[in-house]
Amino acid sequence: MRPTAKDLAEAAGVSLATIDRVLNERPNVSPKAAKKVAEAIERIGFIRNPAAVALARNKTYRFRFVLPTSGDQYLTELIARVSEAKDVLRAESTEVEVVRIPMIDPHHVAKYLTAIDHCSVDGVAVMAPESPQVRDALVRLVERDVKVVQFLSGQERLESADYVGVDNFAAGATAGKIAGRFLGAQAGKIMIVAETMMALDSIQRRLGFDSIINTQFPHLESLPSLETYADEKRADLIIQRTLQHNPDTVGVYVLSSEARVPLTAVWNAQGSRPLTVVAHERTPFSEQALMDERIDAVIAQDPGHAVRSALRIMRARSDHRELLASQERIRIEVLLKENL
Amino acid sequence: MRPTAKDLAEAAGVSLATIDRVLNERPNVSPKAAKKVAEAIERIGFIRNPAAVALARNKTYRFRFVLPTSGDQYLTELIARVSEAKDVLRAESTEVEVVRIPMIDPHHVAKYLTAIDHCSVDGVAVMAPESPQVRDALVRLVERDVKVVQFLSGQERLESADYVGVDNFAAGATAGKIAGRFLGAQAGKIMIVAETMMALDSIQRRLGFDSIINTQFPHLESLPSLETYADEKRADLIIQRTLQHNPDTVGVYVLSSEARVPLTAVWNAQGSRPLTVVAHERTPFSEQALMDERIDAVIAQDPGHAVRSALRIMRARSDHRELLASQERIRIEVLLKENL
DNA sequence: CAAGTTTTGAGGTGCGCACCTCAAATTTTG
DNA sequence: CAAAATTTGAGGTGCGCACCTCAAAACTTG
Repeated sequence: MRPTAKDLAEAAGVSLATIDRVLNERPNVSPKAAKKVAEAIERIGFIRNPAAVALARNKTYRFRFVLPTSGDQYLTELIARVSEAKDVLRAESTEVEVVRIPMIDPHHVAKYLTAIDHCSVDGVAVMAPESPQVRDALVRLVERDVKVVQFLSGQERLESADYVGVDNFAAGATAGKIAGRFLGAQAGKIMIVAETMMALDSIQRRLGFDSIINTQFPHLESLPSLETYADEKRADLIIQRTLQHNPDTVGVYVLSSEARVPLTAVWNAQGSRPLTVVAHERTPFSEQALMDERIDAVIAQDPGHAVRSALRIMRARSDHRELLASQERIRIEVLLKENL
Repeated sequence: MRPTAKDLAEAAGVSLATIDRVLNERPNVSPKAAKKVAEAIERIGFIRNPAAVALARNKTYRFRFVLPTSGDQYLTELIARVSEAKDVLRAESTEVEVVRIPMIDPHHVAKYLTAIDHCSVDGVAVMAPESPQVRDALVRLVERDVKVVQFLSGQERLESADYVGVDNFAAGATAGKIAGRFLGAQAGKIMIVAETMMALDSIQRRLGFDSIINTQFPHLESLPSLETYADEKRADLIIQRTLQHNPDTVGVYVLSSEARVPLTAVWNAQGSRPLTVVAHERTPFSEQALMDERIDAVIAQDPGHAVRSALRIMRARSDHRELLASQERIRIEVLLKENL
């Protein structure tokens, strides 16, 4: 039979009340008693019954995803995955909500985050671009004992918060390797398109991409990054112009999570030239384009996994539990038509 | 406040005892009462508290992984992942054990499986090659109400059991696509090596691989499958002979989970010819070889994910719970040096 | 309609722990 | 050494449900 707290009290030679004080880190425990309990825990192999803990605490966990208002298919997918998790977690007294706020103005984001307190929310997963104000706001959130997860976003990583997402330099390097190897002996230029190069993740992907192209594929050349600002007309214009000026373009790399606008522009402008195309993130658009062989490879991070991981992390932090690190690492996936 | 069973009883106009009978599918419930309860559940949004259920049931779950005695690094990795999960699950009254049995003799495997009963084990995850005896034994296990998971193995899929693992045809196709695209314009032959072609997964991978090579890369030719039987000397011999007879070999595809023996043989025999190499599964060996650029790509399925998925499935089946299908699909991963 | 069968309700117990109170024992301090 | 502060123990309650018993009520059958 598995030892209970009562057994532990007996083994440690203290009362149940003291066991309770030790296990729940309550005040007024002498070092001597704490040591006796710790030893007894080791000796009899005591493990708290999580079900009993959850039942007795009878606590409701409240977690919040803070996502941008802007965004296309990838964001939609993310929100769908959150809804899915919400249904599952309802059984476990865990409320999950999504709040979308405009990320253009860092002050506004910071203000929103600052208004959150420990009473209304246990944990927040934030997807916001890098800015000192937002970073400060996150640090202050942590100080107010709200569990913070930096979620799939191009911010400086905080020490005091968890990060969920891939290493974007490595993701860019992976894209570079795929593009380079798929192009084989073909020489020429690679067009690089992003929504904006303000985001840290775009910068890191670009750096990773270039690091591979420059060292391993010297016959290829990455063009300067084009920025669409998620504007279709602007995308059409600058992409068409770039393709005209660079008739020796052999490939396209879309840095952003949303590839629909830039790639539609590319296909409008490309004429009949076959280009090797690498993009990021699995969306209905990129999936279809892979099937149609208009995209050669997609570098992706599983949004479902990311959402569940963020929730597991916030939950574990709330309970002061350890978590299985290997389960929380988000993989850089390479998607082809064949392994969708 | 979240509704409890008591609230449900009130809402349905029945007693707690009847609620209990309905929720736990006990006998002696009139259709009328069952309907009243079902409606009330919908109406007030009742959800059983899993923590309370677990506590009240106070059940210990016993799951078993049945793995081959033979095997190299991938099997070691799998077992390590099981141990990891074991530690985590101990808190949740779940015992996990690994049993390794020789898979050469299907009768022996079947006999072992037949000896398992519902009293000693709640669920079994079996990694065994295809054979009618084993299949029968699995079916009978299911009939005895043991939850069965077909685990990463080349068996015919049972309807009555769950399967954890990738679609091996698609995995082979992915390998084919990567090999074909990485070879680019190069023409020549691809050597294909397996431990044995008796296993269904090897056959399916081969079919998937060929389907891509034959249709999309007509300048490449897959050689007949070599079988090493996990024997180093035999591997050295047949691989050397094949490379001599086929001086126009440009690539190697290792079908099996364990690539160490065949690839060591290839590198012993290859001279200075640079070959494009695609293998399966991430192991210390394949990881190092990717880093050293002696393997170009590895097609993998995450063993940690597979183990956790099998455990989640067995647990959910034991509790008659639904599970989140999207979380249980094992991805066909493409590993390069850059996204390790 | 009586005897049998099925269905229902009332009530209790226990799962393992968190959280609370209050008094007693022990240690610290002036 | 007395007063104050700290530490400890005993005991209780409740979390939401499973599982059990027994009697009462509601149906079914001949």
